Amino acid sequence: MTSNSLPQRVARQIISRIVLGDLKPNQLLPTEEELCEQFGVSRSVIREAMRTVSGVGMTRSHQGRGTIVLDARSWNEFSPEILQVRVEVGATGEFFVDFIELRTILESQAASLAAERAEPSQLDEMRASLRAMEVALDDRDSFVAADLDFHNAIVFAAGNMMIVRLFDLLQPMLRIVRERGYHPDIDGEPRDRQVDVLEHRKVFEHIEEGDAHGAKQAMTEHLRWVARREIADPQRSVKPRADKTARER
Amino acid sequence: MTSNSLPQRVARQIISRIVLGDLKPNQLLPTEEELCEQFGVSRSVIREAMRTVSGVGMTRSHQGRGTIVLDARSWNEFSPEILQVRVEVGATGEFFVDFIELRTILESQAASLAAERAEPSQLDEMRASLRAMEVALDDRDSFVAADLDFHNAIVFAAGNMMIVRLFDLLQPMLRIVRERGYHPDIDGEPRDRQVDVLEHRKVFEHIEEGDAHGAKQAMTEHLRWVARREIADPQRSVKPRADKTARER
DNA sequence: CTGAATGCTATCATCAGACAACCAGACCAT
DNA sequence: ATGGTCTGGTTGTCTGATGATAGCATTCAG
Repeated sequence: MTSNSLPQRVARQIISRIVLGDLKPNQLLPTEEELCEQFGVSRSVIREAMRTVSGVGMTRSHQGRGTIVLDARSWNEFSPEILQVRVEVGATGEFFVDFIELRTILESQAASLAAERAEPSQLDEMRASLRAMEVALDDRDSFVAADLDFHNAIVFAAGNMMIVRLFDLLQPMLRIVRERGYHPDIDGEPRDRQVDVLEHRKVFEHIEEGDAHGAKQAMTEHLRWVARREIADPQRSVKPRADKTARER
Repeated sequence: MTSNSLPQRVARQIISRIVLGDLKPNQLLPTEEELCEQFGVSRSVIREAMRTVSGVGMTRSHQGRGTIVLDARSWNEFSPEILQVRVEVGATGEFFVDFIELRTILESQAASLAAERAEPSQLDEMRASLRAMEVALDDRDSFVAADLDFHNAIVFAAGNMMIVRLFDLLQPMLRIVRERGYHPDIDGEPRDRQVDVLEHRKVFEHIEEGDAHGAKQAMTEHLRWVARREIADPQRSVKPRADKTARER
């Protein structure tokens, strides 16, 4: 888990530097040769690492000129490489708020679609996950796993592979948020788990009845509660007007 | 456009082979040396290419054993590398249907949020794009560009950077679908563009008035129309029940 | 004959060095 | 001044070699 291949580790370090702003957009990276010295590896390793870094859209190399850091807009923020670094070192509160908002959009709609499209076997899966949650009320890890399974089953039952793929992409983030939360000290009470199960059950019942609107509503409610629990900063969870400079493109 | 770096091109070819099922999951790739011969390049090029391929989750290499193709579930379908190949060679009808469904979910919700959060300057951007569309009724390329700008402005005004990022990821697909469509012979009539502008204007007016629900509704309507136009296969645009084997994980 | 230790071979991982292609800026000739 | 040329630096690609590891065949003690 900790030790991937050498180029992989080097790539992570370089990505970290860029994410942390140690290397800023439009700035030239050190020469490949310099990087070799800095990391104590050969040039092939540096080149493979850079292939990863440029693969997530963070840099572009030009023969004869060097390698520059690209603008953050062109980074692929959903690549596991960047995600991992962000979660480890650079995740701000806004990151989590945005994340849960996106989740709500996707999952509430997925619940709605699932109500319309779910196959019996998929309903069975949801039932099984629910039961697993109830059984695991005292076992945090199993509970979280069953929880994730339930959400996954819903998304899958929505019958849109692209959404499933997208949700898979968010999975690492999901896991981290679920495990640590933004304020890790808050969650984890068995009493919360009771509520959790109840809310899941409500979502499931709507899906089972084919009540699209109700399912969507219930999922939205549930995630609102999740947001309160995981973020635990009421002022932030109601998102204020964005205060950003106009978008140029 | 056609000529990226050598490893990049090799990577695309290998990815194509995998996407097309020429190389199946759990199957061993040819040796690095064999790949060298096949593509007529040196081993460093192959290795850098493979770094890209494994970077999108399609393969995993094991020292002493070889490199195997991973199950499609672990591919990062939203990476530009795979997306490009898919759009070029492997895009099925279902792909487009799923795509437009995802778009509808994201954009209708984005329109709703934009109605609540859009800054005056962001409304100005939308206005500008609308005007640009009207001016470019006879210039297909400019029209499409302005169209995309409008949609981007809305997503941006929703004030959730993660959604913006996600939408950026979908951009290449958007462009391709817009340019070629699934049935490229259908769209492109200036009359259609008139309707297009009208629908965009309707969405905008709701956003301008801060009418979240209306904006969402209007965007959904608009995309329903887009779906009809681009996919042009009424039977498919109403998605039937999924007929897939249960999900194992 | 059985089974475990041993060595062999294929394969990826990494290193080291070289040359080619290309760019930017300095320099020079007209 | 303008344009061409040279030069040093950087990435792109090739080549050959060594290390590490897994799988398989061989060998040999019991």
